[in-house]
Amino acid sequence: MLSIGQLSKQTGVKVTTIRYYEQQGLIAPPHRSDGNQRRYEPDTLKQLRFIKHARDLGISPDAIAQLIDLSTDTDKPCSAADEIARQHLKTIQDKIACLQRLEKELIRISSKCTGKRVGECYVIQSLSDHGLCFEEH
Amino acid sequence: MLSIGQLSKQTGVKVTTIRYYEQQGLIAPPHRSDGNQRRYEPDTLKQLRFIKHARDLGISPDAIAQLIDLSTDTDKPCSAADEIARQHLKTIQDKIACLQRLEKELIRISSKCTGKRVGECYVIQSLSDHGLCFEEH
DNA sequence: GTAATATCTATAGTCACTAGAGGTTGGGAA
DNA sequence: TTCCCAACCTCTAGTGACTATAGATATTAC
Repeated sequence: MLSIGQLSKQTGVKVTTIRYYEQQGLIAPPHRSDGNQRRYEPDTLKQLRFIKHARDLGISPDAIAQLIDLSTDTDKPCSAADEIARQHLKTIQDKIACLQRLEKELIRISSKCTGKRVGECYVIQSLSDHGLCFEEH
Repeated sequence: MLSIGQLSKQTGVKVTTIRYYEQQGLIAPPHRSDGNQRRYEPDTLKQLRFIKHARDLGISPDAIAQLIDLSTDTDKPCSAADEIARQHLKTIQDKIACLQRLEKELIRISSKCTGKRVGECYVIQSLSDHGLCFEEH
């Protein structure tokens, strides 16, 4: 049996966040000690690591709840789980592409700054005038 | 003189967001009509485009406020503005690097899915077991 | 003049947590 | 065994950057 603090240390998920996940239904309410403190089965470690890992990958709590639902019914086809992963992959790739465009523009902007006076500062000028951009965002 | 709706249409910033920016001090409170509706000078178009452009680049409202402060005093050296742009470039580049690692892992995860039963689903397995990862995140 | 649309303020909701107040419990040292 | 303090409890409010709603008033087109 683990206290919430031990669970927190061993998973890297903050105590308050663990309670939040319980409240949101991502993990089941655990047993309590005589003094009403949470006491977790070691299994919860695994569940919480699952959740943390998925969150680190940027998967939304909603999608994680779906995956948990799926994983409790081990006889269902896993194409739905795969679909969630693929969906997320697409989002990630879009994000990367977008950020790379921004990167390009920021490099352009800050490489042209002469560092003299704001009146002639390329950073502020180019942020004021969208037309200076090479591409849309 | 522009109404808030016209300003919104011409900049792509939502009406409610324009009022929010005013409340946050990003744009100055405009004159009002006899009936108390906001009436903007055409100049505000430029300011709001500046803000939108910077927000699209992911620059925080706080940083934008700093840039606006800078740009009102056109005799200051613009190195501070450049610093904000560079700082932001670094954040973007970190984000890109991180997302690319996630991308790699998601590709690995979802390419191994056999599509049979959840019990043997690689997506759920590998999300449960961080040890299957090739790299940390 | 009337009807439709736009605008006003003020308040509450969103997401995914995080922080704090004020009180109780658990476990090791004296 | 008693004490102490860190860890825990619940409940509420705060974060950031908006978004949405309600109910009232203004503007505009016909």
